Amino acid sequence: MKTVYERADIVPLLAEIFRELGYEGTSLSRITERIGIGKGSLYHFFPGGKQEMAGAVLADVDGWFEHAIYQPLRKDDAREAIAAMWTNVNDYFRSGRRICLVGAFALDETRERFSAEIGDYFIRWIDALRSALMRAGCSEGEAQTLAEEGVAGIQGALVLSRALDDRMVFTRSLDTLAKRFDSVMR
Amino acid sequence: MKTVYERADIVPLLAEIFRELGYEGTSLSRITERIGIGKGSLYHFFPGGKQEMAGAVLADVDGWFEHAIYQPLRKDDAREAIAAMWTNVNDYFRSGRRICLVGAFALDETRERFSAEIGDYFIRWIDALRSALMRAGCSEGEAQTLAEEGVAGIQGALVLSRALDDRMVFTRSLDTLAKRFDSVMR
DNA sequence: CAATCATTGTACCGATCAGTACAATGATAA
DNA sequence: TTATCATTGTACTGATCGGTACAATGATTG
Repeated sequence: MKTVYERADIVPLLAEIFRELGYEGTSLSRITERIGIGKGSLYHFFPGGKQEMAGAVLADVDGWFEHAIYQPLRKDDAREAIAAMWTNVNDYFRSGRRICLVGAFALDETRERFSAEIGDYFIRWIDALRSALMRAGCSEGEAQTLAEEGVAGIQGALVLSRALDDRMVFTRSLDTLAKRFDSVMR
Repeated sequence: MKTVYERADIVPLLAEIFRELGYEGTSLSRITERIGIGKGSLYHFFPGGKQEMAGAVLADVDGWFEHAIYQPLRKDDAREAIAAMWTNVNDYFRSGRRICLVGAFALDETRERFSAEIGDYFIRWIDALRSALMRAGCSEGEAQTLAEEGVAGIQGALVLSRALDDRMVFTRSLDTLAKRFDSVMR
């Protein structure tokens, strides 16, 4: 019996494991056990080992945000794109039950391995959000401050809702942030 | 030659290591190497091993916040205590170069080991902040929302400033939060 | 069919993991 | 002094770490 995987099938499964266990906490044995895949397959798709696996996951996450969040913020109707951001972010992070892998990597020494990818992810998020806010009528300084506040607020809401084990905290925080944005944009 | 340590001397050193490396990333060999202490001493003070070390660090952190942040928020002049919170938090987290150990533990499976301590730390922070906000004139609902926003904002600012490797982001975020609090409290 | 090649499971490697055992050291006090 | 006891460094344990080697399998192509 031989189940054939593709690299693209494995990346989302890896993402969930890295999310739950962190980079250091994710061991190859836990990967093989949870995915049901052997080391042979794993190193066939990711010759660079654990580092390449985490890198592929980061690239996948980045790609999702670029397509679903950043591009609409840069190109689409500003108010609609911002409104869509709140709902898409709430869905993506499963109302706070899922964490942000990039944010988690930023907190410990894993940051050193992926500092470029981590920095890029947040820079582009803030820039795209600032672009939308300016098109919605904010001044550049106001937009920059609000964009940082929004992205940081989302990250903090993830920490808080997990710490309190209460998904309502996340949804409520997003709602509060959305109201703040609305009040500034009018 | 024999350098005599006390448990109380070691805890802050352990805290810095757990902060940088995370729970899983902190190995006993890195502890002994960085502190310059042998395993004998380590297990003499912490017979419960790594778990007890991290627990002692969490208790130490919690004690500092209780004394320096929570109690003033509950007892002292509300506006002064909130103002002091921003400056003390900025100092404690070294303008974002230091992370919040409790927040970091909340993000990965380490949460399962210390869920009670982690939840307690944030619950008490939010409660103390809400108490101060209500004494400063906020309604209960307004105070609860703002307290959650403040604590989450601090955690998010830590993630963001580390991700961007820019300490100005942290100081600026605290400043923005402080201004928001001021505008609501008037 | 034969040949090729991607994919797989498993056995194995040296290094490091958390934790234990214990004798040596040094301070304290009778 | 001697006895006691906290503190220490070091050697060791079995388990697990990330990574490699490689033969077996199955699909594809000639």
